[in-house]
Amino acid sequence: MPSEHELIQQRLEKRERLLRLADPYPARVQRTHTALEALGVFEAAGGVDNAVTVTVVGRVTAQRVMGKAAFLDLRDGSGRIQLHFRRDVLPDYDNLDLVDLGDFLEVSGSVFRTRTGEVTVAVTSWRVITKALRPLPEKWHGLTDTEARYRQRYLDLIANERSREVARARSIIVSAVRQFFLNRGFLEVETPVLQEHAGGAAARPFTTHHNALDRDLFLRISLELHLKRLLVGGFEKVFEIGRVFRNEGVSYRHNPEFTLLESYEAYADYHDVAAMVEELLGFVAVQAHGTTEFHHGEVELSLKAPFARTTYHGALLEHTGIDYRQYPTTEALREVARSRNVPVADGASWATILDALMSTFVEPKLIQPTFIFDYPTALSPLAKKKVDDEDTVERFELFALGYEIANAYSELNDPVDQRERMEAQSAKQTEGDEEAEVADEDFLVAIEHGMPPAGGLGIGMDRLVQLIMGEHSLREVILFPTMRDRGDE
RNA sequence: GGGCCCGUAGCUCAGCGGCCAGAGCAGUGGACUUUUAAUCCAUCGGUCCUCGGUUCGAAUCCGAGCGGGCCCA
Repeated sequence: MPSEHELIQQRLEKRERLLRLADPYPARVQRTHTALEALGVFEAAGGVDNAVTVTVVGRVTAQRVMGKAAFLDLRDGSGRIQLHFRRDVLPDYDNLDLVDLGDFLEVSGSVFRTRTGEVTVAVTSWRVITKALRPLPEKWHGLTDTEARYRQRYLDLIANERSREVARARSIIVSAVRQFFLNRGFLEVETPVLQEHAGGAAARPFTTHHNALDRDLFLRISLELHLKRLLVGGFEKVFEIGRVFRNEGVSYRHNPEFTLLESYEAYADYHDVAAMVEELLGFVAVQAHGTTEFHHGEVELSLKAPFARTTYHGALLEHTGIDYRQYPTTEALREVARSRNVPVADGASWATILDALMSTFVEPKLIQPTFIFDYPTALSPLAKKKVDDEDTVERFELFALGYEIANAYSELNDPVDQRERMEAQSAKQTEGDEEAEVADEDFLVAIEHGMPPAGGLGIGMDRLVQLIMGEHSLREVILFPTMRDRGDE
Protein backbone atom coordinates (compact mmCIF):
# COMPACT_ATOMS: atom_id res chain seq x y z
CA MET A 1 0.00 0.00 0.00
CA PRO A 2 1.85 3.10 -1.21
CA SER A 3 -0.02 5.46 1.05
CA GLU A 4 0.65 3.51 4.21
CA HIS A 5 4.21 3.19 2.99
CA GLU A 6 4.48 6.98 2.86
CA LEU A 7 3.16 7.35 6.38
CA ILE A 8 5.74 4.87 7.61
CA GLN A 9 8.52 6.62 5.66
CA GLN A 10 7.65 9.94 7.28
CA ARG A 11 7.80 8.37 10.71
CA LEU A 12 11.11 6.62 9.90
CA GLU A 13 12.56 10.01 9.01
CA LYS A 14 11.34 11.43 12.31
CA ARG A 15 12.94 8.46 14.05
CA GLU A 16 16.26 9.29 12.36
CA ARG A 17 16.01 12.90 13.47
CA LEU A 18 15.17 11.83 17.03
CA LEU A 19 18.16 9.47 17.05
CA ARG A 20 20.40 12.44 16.41
CA LEU A 21 19.02 14.13 19.54
CA ALA A 22 18.66 11.21 21.96
CA ASP A 23 17.75 7.54 21.91
CA PRO A 24 13.99 7.40 21.26
CA TYR A 25 13.95 3.85 22.67
CA PRO A 26 15.62 4.15 26.09
CA ALA A 27 15.80 1.07 28.30
CA ARG A 28 15.03 3.00 31.49
CA VAL A 29 12.44 5.69 32.08
CA GLN A 30 11.33 7.79 35.03
CA ARG A 31 7.82 7.64 36.43
CA THR A 32 6.61 9.10 39.70
CA HIS A 33 2.88 8.71 39.10
CA THR A 34 0.44 6.97 36.84
CA ALA A 35 -2.03 9.24 35.06
CA LEU A 36 -4.68 8.37 37.62
CA GLU A 37 -2.31 8.96 40.53
CA ALA A 38 -1.23 12.31 39.11
CA LEU A 39 -4.86 13.46 39.05
CA GLY A 40 -5.24 12.08 42.56
CA VAL A 41 -2.27 13.90 44.11
CA PHE A 42 -3.43 17.16 42.56
CA GLU A 43 -6.81 16.83 44.27
CA ALA A 44 -5.16 15.60 47.48
CA ALA A 45 -3.03 18.74 47.52
CA GLY A 46 -6.18 20.82 47.55
CA GLY A 47 -6.43 21.35 43.82
CA VAL A 48 -3.91 24.19 43.99
CA ASP A 49 -2.17 24.96 40.70
CA ASN A 50 1.50 23.93 40.48
CA ALA A 51 1.58 22.56 44.03
CA VAL A 52 2.73 19.11 42.93
CA THR A 53 5.25 17.95 40.38
CA VAL A 54 4.97 14.63 38.55
CA THR A 55 6.73 12.54 35.96
CA VAL A 56 4.32 10.49 33.87
CA VAL A 57 4.73 8.14 30.94
CA GLY A 58 2.33 6.88 28.29
CA ARG A 59 1.14 6.93 24.73
CA VAL A 60 0.11 10.09 22.88
CA THR A 61 -3.53 9.67 21.80
CA ALA A 62 -4.38 13.21 20.71
CA GLN A 63 -2.57 16.40 19.74
CA ARG A 64 -4.02 19.90 19.71
CA VAL A 65 -1.28 22.20 18.54
CA MET A 66 -1.79 26.00 18.51
CA GLY A 67 1.40 27.52 17.26
CA LYS A 68 3.35 28.43 20.35
CA ALA A 69 1.53 26.04 22.68
CA ALA A 70 0.12 22.56 22.42
CA PHE A 71 -2.11 20.16 24.33
CA LEU A 72 -1.44 16.44 24.08
CA ASP A 73 -3.39 13.57 25.62
CA LEU A 74 -1.26 10.91 27.26
CA ARG A 75 -2.71 7.50 28.02
CA ASP A 76 -1.25 4.85 30.29
CA GLY A 77 -2.62 1.70 31.90
CA SER A 78 -4.47 3.71 34.53
CA GLY A 79 -6.19 6.25 32.32
CA ARG A 80 -5.55 9.53 30.53
CA ILE A 81 -3.99 12.85 31.45
CA GLN A 82 -3.59 16.04 29.45
CA LEU A 83 -0.21 17.66 28.86
CA HIS A 84 0.44 21.33 28.11
CA PHE A 85 3.56 22.29 26.18
CA ARG A 86 4.60 25.98 25.85
CA ARG A 87 7.26 27.38 23.58
CA ASP A 88 8.26 30.01 26.14
CA VAL A 89 9.21 27.39 28.76
CA LEU A 90 10.51 24.59 26.53
CA PRO A 91 13.69 25.19 24.53
CA ASP A 92 13.01 21.96 22.63
CA TYR A 93 9.38 22.85 21.87
CA ASP A 94 9.91 22.59 18.12
CA ASN A 95 10.88 18.94 18.49
CA LEU A 96 7.18 18.24 19.07
CA ASP A 97 7.11 18.13 15.26
CA LEU A 98 8.78 14.74 15.61
CA VAL A 99 5.99 13.37 17.82
CA ASP A 100 3.12 11.46 16.20
CA LEU A 101 -0.02 9.93 17.59
CA GLY A 102 0.95 6.58 19.06
CA ASP A 103 4.40 7.61 20.31
CA PHE A 104 5.29 7.10 23.97
CA LEU A 105 6.55 10.06 26.00
CA GLU A 106 8.05 10.64 29.42
CA VAL A 107 7.11 14.09 30.70
CA SER A 108 7.74 16.03 33.89
CA GLY A 109 5.99 19.13 35.13
CA SER A 110 3.67 20.66 37.67
CA VAL A 111 -0.01 19.93 37.78
CA PHE A 112 -2.56 22.68 37.24
CA ARG A 113 -6.16 23.12 36.22
CA THR A 114 -6.93 24.78 32.89
CA ARG A 115 -9.61 27.40 32.58
CA THR A 116 -11.89 24.78 31.09
CA GLY A 117 -11.37 22.74 34.24
CA GLU A 118 -9.14 19.92 33.11
CA VAL A 119 -6.31 18.84 35.38
CA THR A 120 -3.19 19.06 33.23
CA VAL A 121 0.59 18.68 33.45
CA ALA A 122 2.47 21.91 32.61
CA VAL A 123 5.41 20.25 30.94
CA THR A 124 8.89 21.44 31.94
CA SER A 125 10.83 18.58 30.37
CA TRP A 126 9.97 15.73 28.09
CA ARG A 127 11.41 13.10 25.81
CA VAL A 128 10.27 10.42 23.39
CA ILE A 129 10.63 6.94 24.92
CA THR A 130 9.18 4.99 21.99
CA LYS A 131 8.72 6.19 18.43
CA ALA A 132 5.84 4.40 16.66
CA LEU A 133 6.15 3.76 12.93
CA ARG A 134 2.57 2.92 12.01
CA PRO A 135 -0.54 5.05 12.50
CA LEU A 136 -3.19 4.07 15.04
CA PRO A 137 -6.90 3.68 14.25
CA GLU A 138 -8.89 6.88 14.00
CA LYS A 139 -9.40 8.69 17.29
CA TRP A 140 -13.15 9.12 17.20
CA HIS A 141 -14.61 6.02 15.55
CA GLY A 142 -11.74 3.79 16.61
CA LEU A 143 -11.48 0.33 15.12
CA THR A 144 -14.81 -1.29 14.31
CA ASP A 145 -13.91 -3.79 11.62
CA THR A 146 -14.50 -7.07 13.43
CA GLU A 147 -11.93 -8.95 11.44
CA ALA A 148 -9.22 -6.40 12.10
CA ARG A 149 -10.18 -6.36 15.80
CA TYR A 150 -9.50 -10.11 16.03
CA ARG A 151 -6.45 -10.26 13.81
CA GLN A 152 -4.77 -7.21 15.35
CA ARG A 153 -6.09 -7.37 18.90
CA TYR A 154 -3.53 -4.83 20.10
CA LEU A 155 -5.25 -2.20 17.97
CA ASP A 156 -8.63 -3.28 19.31
CA LEU A 157 -7.32 -2.92 22.85
CA ILE A 158 -5.94 0.54 22.10
CA ALA A 159 -9.15 1.70 20.45
CA ASN A 160 -11.96 -0.01 22.34
CA GLU A 161 -12.57 0.29 26.06
CA ARG A 162 -14.98 -2.66 25.98
CA SER A 163 -12.26 -4.98 24.74
CA ARG A 164 -9.99 -3.91 27.57
CA GLU A 165 -12.84 -4.44 30.00
CA VAL A 166 -13.53 -7.98 28.78
CA ALA A 167 -9.85 -8.89 28.95
CA ARG A 168 -9.60 -7.59 32.52
CA ALA A 169 -12.80 -9.40 33.47
CA ARG A 170 -11.41 -12.63 32.13
CA SER A 171 -8.38 -12.30 34.36
CA ILE A 172 -10.61 -11.62 37.37
CA ILE A 173 -12.84 -14.59 36.55
CA VAL A 174 -9.97 -17.05 36.08
CA SER A 175 -8.33 -15.92 39.27
CA ALA A 176 -11.66 -16.10 41.14
CA VAL A 177 -12.14 -19.69 40.01
CA ARG A 178 -8.61 -20.55 41.11
CA GLN A 179 -9.15 -18.86 44.46
CA PHE A 180 -12.43 -20.68 44.98
CA PHE A 181 -10.81 -24.09 44.62
CA LEU A 182 -7.72 -23.19 46.65
CA ASN A 183 -10.00 -21.90 49.41
CA ARG A 184 -11.71 -25.29 49.50
CA GLY A 185 -8.46 -27.18 49.89
CA PHE A 186 -8.01 -28.31 46.30
CA LEU A 187 -4.49 -28.87 44.99
CA GLU A 188 -3.73 -27.13 41.70
CA VAL A 189 -1.78 -29.40 39.35
CA GLU A 190 -0.44 -29.46 35.80
CA THR A 191 -0.79 -32.53 33.61
CA PRO A 192 0.67 -33.30 30.16
CA VAL A 193 -0.47 -31.47 27.06
CA LEU A 194 1.37 -33.97 24.85
CA GLN A 195 -0.23 -37.35 25.26
CA GLU A 196 -0.03 -40.82 23.85
CA HIS A 197 -3.83 -41.07 23.81
CA ALA A 198 -6.08 -38.02 23.68
CA GLY A 199 -8.89 -39.20 25.94
CA GLY A 200 -11.48 -37.93 28.36
CA ALA A 201 -13.81 -36.40 25.81
CA ALA A 202 -15.40 -37.01 22.43
CA ALA A 203 -13.41 -34.92 19.97
CA ARG A 204 -10.82 -35.17 17.23
CA PRO A 205 -7.32 -34.41 18.47
CA PHE A 206 -4.43 -32.55 16.89
CA THR A 207 -1.54 -34.81 16.05
CA THR A 208 2.10 -33.94 16.36
CA HIS A 209 5.38 -35.79 16.22
CA HIS A 210 8.23 -36.18 18.66
CA ASN A 211 11.38 -36.40 16.56
CA ALA A 212 13.80 -37.83 19.11
CA LEU A 213 11.36 -40.52 20.16
CA ASP A 214 10.12 -40.90 16.58
CA ARG A 215 6.60 -41.17 17.91
CA ASP A 216 3.30 -39.48 17.13
CA LEU A 217 1.76 -37.65 20.04
CA PHE A 218 -1.60 -35.95 20.50
CA LEU A 219 -2.49 -32.62 22.06
CA ARG A 220 -4.88 -33.21 24.93
CA ILE A 221 -8.61 -32.78 24.41
CA SER A 222 -9.43 -32.86 28.11
CA LEU A 223 -7.75 -33.02 31.50
CA GLU A 224 -9.76 -35.89 32.89
CA LEU A 225 -7.71 -39.05 32.66
CA HIS A 226 -4.57 -37.64 34.23
CA LEU A 227 -6.43 -35.91 37.05
CA LYS A 228 -8.06 -39.24 37.86
CA ARG A 229 -4.63 -40.87 38.03
CA LEU A 230 -3.92 -38.36 40.80
CA LEU A 231 -6.98 -39.59 42.70
CA VAL A 232 -5.48 -43.07 42.44
CA GLY A 233 -2.25 -41.56 43.75
CA GLY A 234 -3.99 -40.39 46.89
CA PHE A 235 -4.72 -36.71 46.37
CA GLU A 236 -8.33 -36.19 47.40
CA LYS A 237 -9.03 -32.81 45.82
CA VAL A 238 -7.28 -31.71 42.63
CA PHE A 239 -7.98 -29.20 39.89
CA GLU A 240 -6.34 -27.86 36.77
CA ILE A 241 -7.06 -24.84 34.59
CA GLY A 242 -5.50 -25.61 31.26
CA ARG A 243 -5.61 -25.22 27.53
CA VAL A 244 -7.09 -28.10 25.56
CA PHE A 245 -7.18 -28.56 21.80
CA ARG A 246 -9.91 -29.94 19.60
CA ASN A 247 -9.45 -30.34 15.88
CA GLU A 248 -12.78 -28.85 14.82
CA GLY A 249 -14.07 -25.92 12.81
CA VAL A 250 -13.64 -22.29 13.78
CA SER A 251 -16.63 -20.04 14.41
CA TYR A 252 -18.05 -17.69 16.98
CA ARG A 253 -18.89 -20.81 19.02
CA HIS A 254 -15.73 -22.85 18.62
CA ASN A 255 -12.04 -22.15 18.84
CA PRO A 256 -9.57 -25.00 18.29
CA GLU A 257 -7.88 -24.22 21.57
CA PHE A 258 -9.78 -23.20 24.66
CA THR A 259 -9.36 -23.15 28.40
CA LEU A 260 -10.88 -25.87 30.52
CA LEU A 261 -11.24 -26.17 34.26
CA GLU A 262 -11.54 -29.64 35.69
CA SER A 263 -11.79 -30.62 39.35
CA TYR A 264 -12.02 -33.99 41.10
CA GLU A 265 -13.02 -34.53 44.68
CA ALA A 266 -12.76 -37.95 46.29
CA TYR A 267 -15.70 -39.16 48.38
CA ALA A 268 -18.05 -36.64 46.77
CA ASP A 269 -20.87 -37.45 44.32
CA TYR A 270 -22.45 -35.40 41.59
CA HIS A 271 -24.95 -33.81 43.92
CA ASP A 272 -22.08 -32.49 46.03
CA VAL A 273 -20.51 -31.16 42.84
CA ALA A 274 -23.76 -29.43 41.82
CA ALA A 275 -23.90 -27.66 45.17
CA MET A 276 -20.28 -26.61 44.72
CA VAL A 277 -20.96 -25.28 41.20
CA GLU A 278 -23.80 -23.10 42.53
CA GLU A 279 -21.41 -21.63 45.06
CA LEU A 280 -18.64 -21.25 42.49
CA LEU A 281 -20.75 -19.30 39.99
CA GLY A 282 -22.10 -17.07 42.73
CA PHE A 283 -18.56 -16.40 43.94
CA VAL A 284 -17.28 -15.62 40.45
CA ALA A 285 -20.21 -13.32 39.70
CA VAL A 286 -19.62 -11.38 42.90
CA GLN A 287 -15.90 -11.07 42.14
CA ALA A 288 -16.64 -9.80 38.63
CA HIS A 289 -19.81 -7.75 39.14
CA GLY A 290 -20.19 -7.40 42.90
CA THR A 291 -23.53 -9.23 42.71
CA THR A 292 -25.15 -12.48 41.58
CA GLU A 293 -27.94 -10.59 39.82
CA PHE A 294 -27.03 -8.75 36.64
CA HIS A 295 -28.29 -8.24 33.14
CA HIS A 296 -27.02 -8.48 29.60
CA GLY A 297 -29.21 -6.21 27.52
CA GLU A 298 -32.77 -7.42 27.97
CA VAL A 299 -31.79 -10.62 29.76
CA GLU A 300 -31.90 -10.55 33.54
CA LEU A 301 -29.59 -13.24 34.84
CA SER A 302 -29.46 -14.63 38.36
CA LEU A 303 -26.52 -16.75 39.45
CA LYS A 304 -27.93 -16.98 42.96
CA ALA A 305 -28.28 -20.51 44.36
CA PRO A 306 -30.22 -22.68 44.09
CA PHE A 307 -30.38 -23.13 40.31
CA ALA A 308 -33.27 -24.81 38.52
CA ARG A 309 -32.99 -28.60 38.35
CA THR A 310 -34.47 -31.03 35.87
CA THR A 311 -33.54 -34.36 34.28
CA TYR A 312 -32.37 -35.19 30.78
CA HIS A 313 -35.39 -37.37 30.19
CA GLY A 314 -37.77 -34.84 31.73
CA ALA A 315 -36.34 -31.84 29.90
CA LEU A 316 -36.55 -33.50 26.49
CA LEU A 317 -40.06 -34.73 27.23
CA GLU A 318 -41.15 -31.29 28.40
CA HIS A 319 -39.78 -29.36 25.42
CA THR A 320 -40.48 -31.85 22.62
CA GLY A 321 -42.90 -34.45 23.93
CA ILE A 322 -40.35 -37.09 23.03
CA ASP A 323 -39.86 -39.96 25.46
CA TYR A 324 -36.53 -41.23 24.20
CA ARG A 325 -36.84 -44.51 26.10
CA GLN A 326 -39.50 -45.50 23.59
CA TYR A 327 -36.92 -45.32 20.80
CA PRO A 328 -34.13 -47.64 21.90
CA THR A 329 -32.78 -48.28 18.42
CA THR A 330 -30.79 -45.94 16.19
CA GLU A 331 -33.28 -46.39 13.36
CA ALA A 332 -36.30 -45.48 15.51
CA LEU A 333 -34.58 -42.40 16.93
CA ARG A 334 -33.37 -41.34 13.50
CA GLU A 335 -36.99 -41.40 12.33
CA VAL A 336 -38.00 -39.16 15.24
CA ALA A 337 -35.23 -36.69 14.38
CA ARG A 338 -36.25 -36.71 10.73
CA SER A 339 -39.88 -36.00 11.65
CA ARG A 340 -38.69 -32.94 13.61
CA ASN A 341 -36.45 -31.72 10.76
CA VAL A 342 -33.26 -32.26 12.72
CA PRO A 343 -30.50 -33.13 10.26
CA VAL A 344 -28.64 -36.30 11.17
CA ALA A 345 -25.47 -37.57 9.51
CA ASP A 346 -25.62 -41.03 7.95
CA GLY A 347 -23.23 -42.68 10.37
CA ALA A 348 -24.64 -40.97 13.47
CA SER A 349 -25.02 -43.12 16.56
CA TRP A 350 -28.09 -43.31 18.79
CA ALA A 351 -26.32 -41.11 21.32
CA THR A 352 -25.35 -38.52 18.70
CA ILE A 353 -28.93 -38.25 17.46
CA LEU A 354 -30.27 -37.87 20.97
CA ASP A 355 -27.71 -35.16 21.64
CA ALA A 356 -28.79 -33.37 18.45
CA LEU A 357 -32.38 -33.33 19.69
CA MET A 358 -31.30 -31.89 23.02
CA SER A 359 -29.12 -29.19 21.51
CA THR A 360 -31.81 -28.23 19.04
CA PHE A 361 -34.91 -28.13 21.21
CA VAL A 362 -33.87 -27.88 24.84
CA GLU A 363 -30.53 -26.19 25.32
CA PRO A 364 -31.35 -22.87 23.60
CA LYS A 365 -34.32 -22.45 25.96
CA LEU A 366 -32.23 -22.68 29.11
CA ILE A 367 -31.45 -19.03 29.77
CA GLN A 368 -31.34 -19.00 33.55
CA PRO A 369 -28.82 -21.43 35.02
CA THR A 370 -30.38 -24.89 34.90
CA PHE A 371 -28.98 -28.25 35.93
CA ILE A 372 -29.87 -31.21 33.76
CA PHE A 373 -29.33 -34.43 35.69
CA ASP A 374 -29.07 -38.09 34.74
CA TYR A 375 -27.75 -38.58 31.23
CA PRO A 376 -28.09 -41.69 29.07
CA THR A 377 -25.20 -44.07 29.63
CA ALA A 378 -24.43 -44.15 25.93
CA LEU A 379 -23.47 -40.45 26.04
CA SER A 380 -21.23 -40.75 29.06
CA PRO A 381 -18.53 -43.42 28.99
CA LEU A 382 -16.74 -42.07 32.07
CA ALA A 383 -19.67 -41.63 34.47
CA LYS A 384 -21.02 -44.02 37.07
CA LYS A 385 -24.32 -45.75 36.37
CA LYS A 386 -27.34 -45.09 38.56
CA VAL A 387 -27.89 -47.83 41.13
CA ASP A 388 -31.36 -48.67 39.87
CA ASP A 389 -30.94 -47.92 36.16
CA GLU A 390 -28.24 -49.35 33.89
CA ASP A 391 -29.11 -46.98 31.05
CA THR A 392 -28.66 -43.80 33.03
CA VAL A 393 -25.56 -42.33 34.63
CA GLU A 394 -24.97 -39.94 37.51
CA ARG A 395 -24.10 -36.95 35.41
CA PHE A 396 -25.30 -33.37 35.12
CA GLU A 397 -24.68 -30.50 32.81
CA LEU A 398 -25.33 -26.89 33.70
CA PHE A 399 -26.78 -24.61 31.02
CA ALA A 400 -27.23 -20.85 30.95
CA LEU A 401 -27.89 -18.34 28.16
CA GLY A 402 -28.63 -21.39 25.99
CA TYR A 403 -25.26 -23.04 26.11
CA GLU A 404 -23.36 -25.52 28.24
CA ILE A 405 -21.36 -24.13 31.12
CA ALA A 406 -20.46 -27.18 33.20
CA ASN A 407 -20.38 -30.96 32.97
CA ALA A 408 -20.02 -33.25 35.99
CA TYR A 409 -20.20 -36.91 36.98
CA SER A 410 -20.08 -39.26 39.83
CA GLU A 411 -16.93 -40.71 38.34
CA LEU A 412 -16.88 -44.26 37.14
CA ASN A 413 -14.38 -46.13 39.29
CA ASP A 414 -15.29 -49.76 38.61
CA PRO A 415 -12.32 -50.78 36.47
CA VAL A 416 -14.19 -53.65 34.86
CA ASP A 417 -17.13 -51.47 33.82
CA GLN A 418 -14.70 -48.75 32.69
CA ARG A 419 -12.74 -51.21 30.57
CA GLU A 420 -15.91 -52.51 28.92
CA ARG A 421 -17.18 -49.03 28.09
CA MET A 422 -13.83 -47.83 26.79
CA GLU A 423 -13.53 -50.88 24.61
CA ALA A 424 -17.04 -50.28 23.28
CA GLN A 425 -16.03 -46.71 22.40
CA SER A 426 -12.86 -48.01 20.84
CA ALA A 427 -14.89 -50.32 18.65
CA LYS A 428 -16.97 -47.36 17.49
CA GLN A 429 -13.80 -45.57 16.52
CA THR A 430 -12.69 -48.57 14.53
CA GLU A 431 -16.05 -48.36 12.79
CA GLY A 432 -15.21 -44.82 11.76
CA ASP A 433 -16.58 -42.58 14.51
CA GLU A 434 -13.61 -40.22 14.77
CA GLU A 435 -14.95 -38.59 17.90
CA ALA A 436 -15.34 -41.76 19.94
CA GLU A 437 -13.13 -42.26 22.97
CA VAL A 438 -9.94 -44.22 22.56
CA ALA A 439 -9.04 -46.91 25.09
CA ASP A 440 -6.21 -45.69 27.28
CA GLU A 441 -4.61 -48.84 28.68
CA ASP A 442 -2.34 -46.93 31.01
CA PHE A 443 -5.36 -45.20 32.53
CA LEU A 444 -7.22 -48.49 32.87
CA VAL A 445 -4.23 -50.01 34.68
CA ALA A 446 -4.18 -46.98 36.98
CA ILE A 447 -7.79 -47.33 38.09
CA GLU A 448 -7.39 -51.08 38.44
CA HIS A 449 -5.20 -50.13 41.41
CA GLY A 450 -8.28 -48.48 42.90
CA MET A 451 -9.69 -44.99 42.36
CA PRO A 452 -11.85 -43.76 45.24
CA PRO A 453 -15.45 -42.72 44.58
CA ALA A 454 -15.28 -39.13 43.37
CA GLY A 455 -17.22 -36.23 41.93
CA GLY A 456 -15.65 -34.63 38.85
CA LEU A 457 -16.38 -31.33 37.14
CA GLY A 458 -15.48 -29.61 33.87
CA ILE A 459 -16.16 -25.96 33.06
CA GLY A 460 -15.29 -24.21 29.81
CA MET A 461 -13.61 -21.05 31.05
CA ASP A 462 -14.23 -19.15 27.82
CA ARG A 463 -17.93 -19.93 28.06
CA LEU A 464 -17.89 -18.86 31.68
CA VAL A 465 -16.40 -15.50 30.72
CA GLN A 466 -19.08 -15.16 28.03
CA LEU A 467 -21.76 -15.89 30.60
CA ILE A 468 -20.44 -13.38 33.12
CA MET A 469 -19.73 -10.67 30.53
CA GLY A 470 -22.69 -11.31 28.21
CA GLU A 471 -20.54 -11.68 25.13
CA HIS A 472 -22.19 -13.46 22.24
CA SER A 473 -19.06 -14.62 20.47
CA LEU A 474 -16.25 -16.75 21.87
CA ARG A 475 -13.92 -14.59 19.83
CA GLU A 476 -14.72 -11.65 22.07
CA VAL A 477 -13.42 -13.42 25.17
CA ILE A 478 -10.35 -15.03 23.58
CA LEU A 479 -7.68 -12.38 23.03
CA PHE A 480 -6.17 -14.06 19.99
CA PRO A 481 -8.78 -16.30 18.37
CA THR A 482 -7.75 -18.69 15.62
CA MET A 483 -8.53 -17.16 12.21
CA ARG A 484 -8.41 -18.51 8.69
CA ASP A 485 -5.54 -17.54 6.41
CA ARG A 486 -6.34 -14.40 4.56
CA GLY A 487 -4.55 -15.83 1.56
CA ASP A 488 -2.83 -12.58 0.55
CA GLU A 489 0.48 -11.02 1.64
C1' G B 1 -25.47 -27.75 6.04
C1' G B 2 -28.91 -23.49 4.34
C1' G B 3 -30.04 -18.18 4.02
C1' C B 4 -28.81 -12.93 4.39
C1' C B 5 -25.20 -8.92 4.69
C1' C B 6 -20.25 -6.78 4.26
C1' G B 7 -15.07 -6.13 1.82
C1' U B 8 -13.45 1.37 -1.56
C1' A B 9 -7.21 5.84 1.31
C1' G B 10 -3.60 4.02 7.60
C1' C B 11 -8.84 4.40 10.30
C1' U B 12 -14.41 5.56 9.92
C1' C B 13 -17.50 5.75 5.78
C1' A B 14 -20.11 7.75 1.04
C1' G B 15 -20.47 6.62 -4.11
C1' C B 16 -24.30 1.45 -6.73
C1' G B 17 -23.51 1.55 -15.16
C1' G B 18 -21.17 7.40 -17.71
C1' C B 19 -16.03 13.18 -17.16
C1' C B 20 -10.19 12.17 -13.80
C1' A B 21 -13.51 7.57 -7.35
C1' G B 22 -15.07 11.29 -2.79
C1' A B 23 -15.61 13.10 2.59
C1' G B 24 -14.04 13.24 7.79
C1' C B 25 -9.95 11.81 10.87
C1' A B 26 -4.67 10.80 10.53
C1' G B 27 -0.29 12.77 7.43
C1' U B 28 2.29 17.17 4.96
C1' G B 29 2.75 22.87 4.53
C1' G B 30 0.84 27.50 6.66
C1' A B 31 -1.98 30.68 10.67
C1' C B 32 -2.95 30.34 15.86
C1' U B 33 0.07 30.67 23.70
C1' U B 34 -5.85 27.47 27.98
C1' U B 35 -7.37 23.45 23.77
C1' U B 36 -10.09 18.94 24.43
C1' A B 37 -13.65 15.18 18.11
C1' A B 38 -9.56 22.47 18.86
C1' U B 39 -10.39 25.87 14.65
C1' C B 40 -9.17 28.06 9.71
C1' C B 41 -6.51 27.74 4.70
C1' A B 42 -3.89 24.63 1.33
C1' U B 43 -2.24 19.78 0.09
C1' C B 44 -0.49 14.47 -0.33
C1' G B 45 -2.62 9.67 -0.33
C1' G B 46 -6.33 4.24 -4.12
C1' U B 47 -4.63 -3.53 -6.45
C1' C B 48 -12.44 0.03 -5.24
C1' C B 49 -10.72 -8.19 -1.79
C1' U B 50 -9.21 -11.73 -6.15
C1' C B 51 -10.20 -14.00 -10.86
C1' G B 52 -13.44 -14.32 -14.92
C1' G B 53 -17.80 -12.57 -17.69
C1' U B 54 -21.61 -8.89 -19.69
C1' U B 55 -21.07 -3.88 -21.84
C1' C B 56 -18.99 1.28 -26.20
C1' G B 57 -17.96 1.92 -20.86
C1' A B 58 -17.74 -1.81 -14.42
C1' A B 59 -16.01 0.24 -7.73
C1' U B 60 -21.17 -0.24 -9.52
C1' C B 61 -24.38 -5.68 -13.10
C1' C B 62 -23.50 -11.35 -13.39
C1' G B 63 -20.53 -15.88 -11.96
C1' A B 64 -16.78 -18.27 -9.14
C1' G B 65 -13.35 -17.88 -5.23
C1' C B 66 -11.09 -15.76 -0.59
C1' G B 67 -11.91 -13.33 4.13
C1' G B 68 -15.37 -11.51 7.89
C1' G B 69 -20.18 -10.86 10.29
C1' C B 70 -25.29 -12.12 11.33
C1' C B 71 -29.45 -15.48 11.26
C1' C B 72 -31.79 -20.45 10.84
C1' A B 73 -32.45 -25.89 11.63
